[in-house]
Amino acid sequence: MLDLQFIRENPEKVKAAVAAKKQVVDIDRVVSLDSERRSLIHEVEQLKSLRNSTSQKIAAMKREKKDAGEVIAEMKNVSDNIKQMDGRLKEVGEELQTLLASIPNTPHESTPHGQSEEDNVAVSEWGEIPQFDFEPKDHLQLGESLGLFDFGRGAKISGAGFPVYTGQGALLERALINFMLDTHTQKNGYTEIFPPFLANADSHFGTGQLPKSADQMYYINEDELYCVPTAEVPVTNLHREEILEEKDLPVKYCAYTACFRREAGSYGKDTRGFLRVHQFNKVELVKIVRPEHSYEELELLRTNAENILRALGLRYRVLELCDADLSFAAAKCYDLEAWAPGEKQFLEVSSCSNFESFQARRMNMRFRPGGQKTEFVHTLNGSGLATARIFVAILETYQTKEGTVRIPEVLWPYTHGLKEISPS
RNA sequence: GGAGAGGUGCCUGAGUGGUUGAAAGGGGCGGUCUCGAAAACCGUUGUGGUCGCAAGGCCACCCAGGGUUCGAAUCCCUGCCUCUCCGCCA
Repeated sequence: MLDLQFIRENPEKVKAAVAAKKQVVDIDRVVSLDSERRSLIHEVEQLKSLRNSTSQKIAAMKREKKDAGEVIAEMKNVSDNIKQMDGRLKEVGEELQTLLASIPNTPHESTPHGQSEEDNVAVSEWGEIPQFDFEPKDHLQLGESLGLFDFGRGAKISGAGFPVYTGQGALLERALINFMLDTHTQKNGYTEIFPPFLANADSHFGTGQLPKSADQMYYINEDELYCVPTAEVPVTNLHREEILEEKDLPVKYCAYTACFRREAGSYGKDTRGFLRVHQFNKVELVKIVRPEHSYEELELLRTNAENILRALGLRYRVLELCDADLSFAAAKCYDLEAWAPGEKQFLEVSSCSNFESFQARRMNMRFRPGGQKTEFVHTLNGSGLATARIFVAILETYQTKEGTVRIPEVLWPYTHGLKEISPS
């Protein structure tokens, strides 16, 4: 959500920002609704003021046993008018809110301008390109021969895109999750959260998934709950409608959740194996910070995520998303992409974003700088990391000529000393 | 799932439909006293909208949304949440 006053004073800037994100919102309509709303408020509040003062007179007359019948009849008219105007005001307010909620966040000035994901800017690259003296297999071939997962049975149980991890595959997945959580809590100062995996509409509105991405989420009609597409939703909403203590900032949380995505409309694109599935695991980092620190916090967040890739010894690159590829709620975003030698492509394993006050406004999350007037906080989040694709990168990077997979050393404490996965 | 009780300010807790934005106590903040502290005493202490250069005015908010009424924290309806009991259950 953008600040209405900012829109009122800078309609052209907002229009440019909306266009840069390839979205369409009628900003002129927002401005005119805003002005209509304010004049209605002015009018109806004058009537309410009259009603309040007259009500007191009526009370006084009754106390003095005078007849107030005439005044009451008059006030009945005033009240009817108020009711009518309140109705109109509500309509205008709702249309304004709906439009306001559909305006994407404004890209930060440092965000590169572009037309599509083609224009994302490569920031850095880390790690050696893995070399093989044999033709590397892809993760599906490896996983199948090693018995690490079972897509066929997953499809039987749930449907396509619901993988089942089996045996050492399940162990490796769990090891990854635990390694990441431990790293972020023990070394990077994040507090672990284990949130609900189902969240309500208000929560999804708060972080910006609703209303725009409703068709991308699993929805449970009977209980009006959505399966979370990312831990960002429940974790950021921990402090929805709250005024945070200044001394508690920055708030740093990490959380594991399964993530559920319908991926409607994306059939045929990156659908092989784990590349795009309906349910995957992710450890998410969430920060709630003072506005003036959010961009340095973004760099720190990105470093925290990058260090997981480094510890795992995976080659990766960092992209700075251009405005056209930026998500609805983000002002700036880095993507981390791990190299998958079998797939011969980079896989997005993390998105680190600064939402500035966009989410905070939607969920009314504030703090009180210097004990003075409340101010919206800035929120950030980043995957640290998404395991499904990391799993792919590990299998493909650490495969051997013999068809086994070496496990990165940092995971050994989590695999009960298992250092290599071989056919069982 | 069934039966009951309840949701008031930072907290506890009053509140007969008509100067109640809300008693009282606690807490916080400021001050007096003190070498300092405690105690005591005095003062102060919500959020948002709207108009205004400002001072300030006005409006709204006692879980949320509707309704009744000239007037609602107070009456009615719906929803949400909390607690107690029963049932079911990992």
